[in-house]
Amino acid sequence: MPELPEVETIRRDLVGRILAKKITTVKVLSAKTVFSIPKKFVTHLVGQSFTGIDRVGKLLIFSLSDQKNFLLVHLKMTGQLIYLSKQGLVAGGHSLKKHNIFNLPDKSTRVYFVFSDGSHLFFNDQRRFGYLKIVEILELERIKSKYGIEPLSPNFTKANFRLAVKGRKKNIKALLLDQSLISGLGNIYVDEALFAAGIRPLRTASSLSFKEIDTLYGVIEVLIRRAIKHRGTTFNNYLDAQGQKGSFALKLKVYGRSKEECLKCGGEIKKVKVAGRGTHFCPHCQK
DNA sequence: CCTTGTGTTCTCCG
DNA sequence: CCGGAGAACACAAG
Repeated sequence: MPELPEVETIRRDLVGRILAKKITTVKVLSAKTVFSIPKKFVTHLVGQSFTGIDRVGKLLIFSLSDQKNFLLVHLKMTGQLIYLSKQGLVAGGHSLKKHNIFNLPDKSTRVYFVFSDGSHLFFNDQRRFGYLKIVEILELERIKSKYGIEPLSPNFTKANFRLAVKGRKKNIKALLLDQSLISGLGNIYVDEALFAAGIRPLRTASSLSFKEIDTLYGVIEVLIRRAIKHRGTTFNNYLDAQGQKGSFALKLKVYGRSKEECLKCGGEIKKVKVAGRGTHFCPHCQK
């Protein structure tokens, strides 16, 4: 379940490892994952290099050296991008893939890239919700325009956050999950932010006082930065670009802790369904 | 049956 | 009747 902190961790890892390397081979093992005839997808990429990696919300945007096309990668629920250097690939003394420490490619590998220095980038996705897509600048701008304010950007101001929340009738959990209003938060960080702010998930956005909105604004910023420092949350499936787990799961206060003791008051953490999602909260600490 | 991110579709309200 | 908001559904696979 990669959300903003996990996707950002992957982005930072990859920037230092794959930029400017020539793409020599692209293998598509699952046509559905690339939305097109695999051959067409491959010819867009082979011979080029990635010149930059950006992120909007949970979407990764790889710029291509043709200065025309972009590769979009969405991990959805179980997607992983794992980089292996030539050394990593041949760990164990064998010269072929399948002998690296991660045994990649494996049955969840949907696409992989080979670079001119022998390194590989694997896109693994157990549930096949994730995708890779080539787009031109116009389509990229259309997609980017659908995203709301980004918690790590200069646009994420108290005033803009108030504007996003103000006067909305839907509950605050659904609002925080809405990528067109605030981008990058998913189920885990929304539950954690609402606990930190002491606000119940079912409260309608319009019922929040300015003080509560400002508190929420503050805790989101801190939470996201802390989670990135810990290289994200591995609850089930998430791995960073080095194939490692993030450690922020150890810091979660409500997510995945239903029926356990609240770390603040000792009461019982409850789990209900809100906005169609499993929702964890403390009835005593959250009003 | 449960899990979740997002695009689409449906419904409601003014 | 239009537009926007919000809710519900579809998707996948363990």
